[in-house]
Amino acid sequence: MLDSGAPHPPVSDQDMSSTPASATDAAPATSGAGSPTPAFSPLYQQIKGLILHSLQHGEWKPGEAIPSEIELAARFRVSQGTVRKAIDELAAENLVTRRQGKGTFVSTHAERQVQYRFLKLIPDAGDARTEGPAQRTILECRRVRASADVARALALRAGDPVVQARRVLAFAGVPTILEDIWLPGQAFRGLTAEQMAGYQGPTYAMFELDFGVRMVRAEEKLRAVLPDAAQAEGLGVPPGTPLLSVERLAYTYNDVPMELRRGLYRTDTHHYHNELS
Amino acid sequence: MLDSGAPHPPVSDQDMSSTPASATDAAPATSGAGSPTPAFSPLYQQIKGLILHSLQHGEWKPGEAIPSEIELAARFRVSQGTVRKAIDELAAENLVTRRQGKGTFVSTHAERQVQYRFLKLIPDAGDARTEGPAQRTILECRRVRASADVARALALRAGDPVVQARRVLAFAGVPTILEDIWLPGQAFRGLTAEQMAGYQGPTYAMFELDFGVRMVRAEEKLRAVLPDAAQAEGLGVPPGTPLLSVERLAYTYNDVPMELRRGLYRTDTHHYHNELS
DNA sequence: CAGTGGTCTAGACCACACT
DNA sequence: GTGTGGTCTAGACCACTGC
Repeated sequence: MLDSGAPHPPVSDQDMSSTPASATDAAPATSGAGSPTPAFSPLYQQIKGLILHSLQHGEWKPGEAIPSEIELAARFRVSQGTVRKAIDELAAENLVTRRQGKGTFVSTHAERQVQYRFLKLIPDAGDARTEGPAQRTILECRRVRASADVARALALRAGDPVVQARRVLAFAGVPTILEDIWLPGQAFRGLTAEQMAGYQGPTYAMFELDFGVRMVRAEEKLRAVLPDAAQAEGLGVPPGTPLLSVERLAYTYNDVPMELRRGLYRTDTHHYHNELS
Repeated sequence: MLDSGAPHPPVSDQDMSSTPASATDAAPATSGAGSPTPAFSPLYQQIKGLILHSLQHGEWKPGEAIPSEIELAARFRVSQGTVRKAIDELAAENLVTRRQGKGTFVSTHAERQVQYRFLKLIPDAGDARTEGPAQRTILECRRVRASADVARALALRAGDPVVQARRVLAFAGVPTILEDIWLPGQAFRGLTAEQMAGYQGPTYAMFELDFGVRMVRAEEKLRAVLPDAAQAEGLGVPPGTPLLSVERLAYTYNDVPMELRRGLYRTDTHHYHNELS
């Protein structure tokens, strides 16, 4: 549907003024099935949508190169500049990574560079790299039925199967993060505690490899809280120690929520870092 | 210095290949005074630098329109496309705002739209707009000498004069934020408590108007803490209530730090919201 | 060396906002 | 209508990577 036969006219250049534009069918996707607003959509946005479609249908896997700009321009019958602008936006959204001289690559959480793309907790002294990777302890991993609030967050129905995991992350031997993770049971059928513990590298990279689920963006809600007795024990802190509560909703393509996390962060040795602009 | 006589050659188009490039003086700013790396700098980056220079020297004031792309292209002797790319980056950094059909405007904190650009605290229920603007209570505003840590943050020397203010922000009548603000005494000479209390709208807008200081970006460090007795009283919460500690360093152009804030946020009715990608 | 992304130009036309 | 930013094209050349 999206391949050879490009869904838009080859853009009869130059003399557009004389032809009354392609008011025929197969309009450039700008008509939203009789939507009230004409909703003008630039060509490069449509191209972006087509690339996105290929991305989410796995035409290219994480870490792989997508076709060159020239190839894509030929496939979609548009100029290289238009493809470039489409890819520019995808790159700005971190869906794709450009590397001069080499190509454009599907983003992945398995890259060396930034170990934990979504983790904003930084050690007060030193660097995230100096303290090395986190030590994971899986306390629990089982299939349960979604509670009302978990279901709402993940766009499921209460009672639907979900995978729930609880774990502790330690840095330099110090337990620092205690978190619960909920995943849709459908997409994560067969996830085991061993899998969560055994994989080297970011958990999100394991999700990509083993389940084909790519987390693309996330939203977090932060609060200061006091832990209950069990939580304090899990982190090895005295009860009464204030902790940073971080609720994260992570999304795949098309804003589909695929993971809910509720974490408690120690902030006596680390802090949550954020950039505003 | 930056005006009529553009500091780069008019780009002798097409036949660049024959001429061995302008190896003369007045090089296109790409030579960093004998830097080890040739450090190639694209033209649009240089244009961006020139526009930035005009911006920080007040050639155009916040809220005003900068010259049109065509005008700037003529001034700098480059194509409109090159100016466009320069402005694109400035817009991406929120230094400038594009409005189709109208022009490109210098960003300001005084705009209607987003009341508090840097404040990420959101009411749990409803919208930031539903609860209206914050009620400010200035507890203190005086000139003091910078302590060691304040001086380090603001790139001053310990003992240098700074303005220190303490205030409470209330939403819907409920005190929610207690914060201390430190500003370089130099740039904020004459700032009074009345001024901080009386101005309608964001404090950063007042900084622009009255002191010509434009905050362009900021970094925050978040922690969960317990307030001391005075702090708890200031917010009207029981002692032992965990609070979100937010330390913010705000910068003007060129990464010059101009404000340090240490805030305590109540997170029982609000939460700190963050987007990751 | 060829191939890739990155820069730059020049020109045409479109969508939007004023007047 | 005029002027602004926004889109699209076509072609040339540059910088980087790897064969």
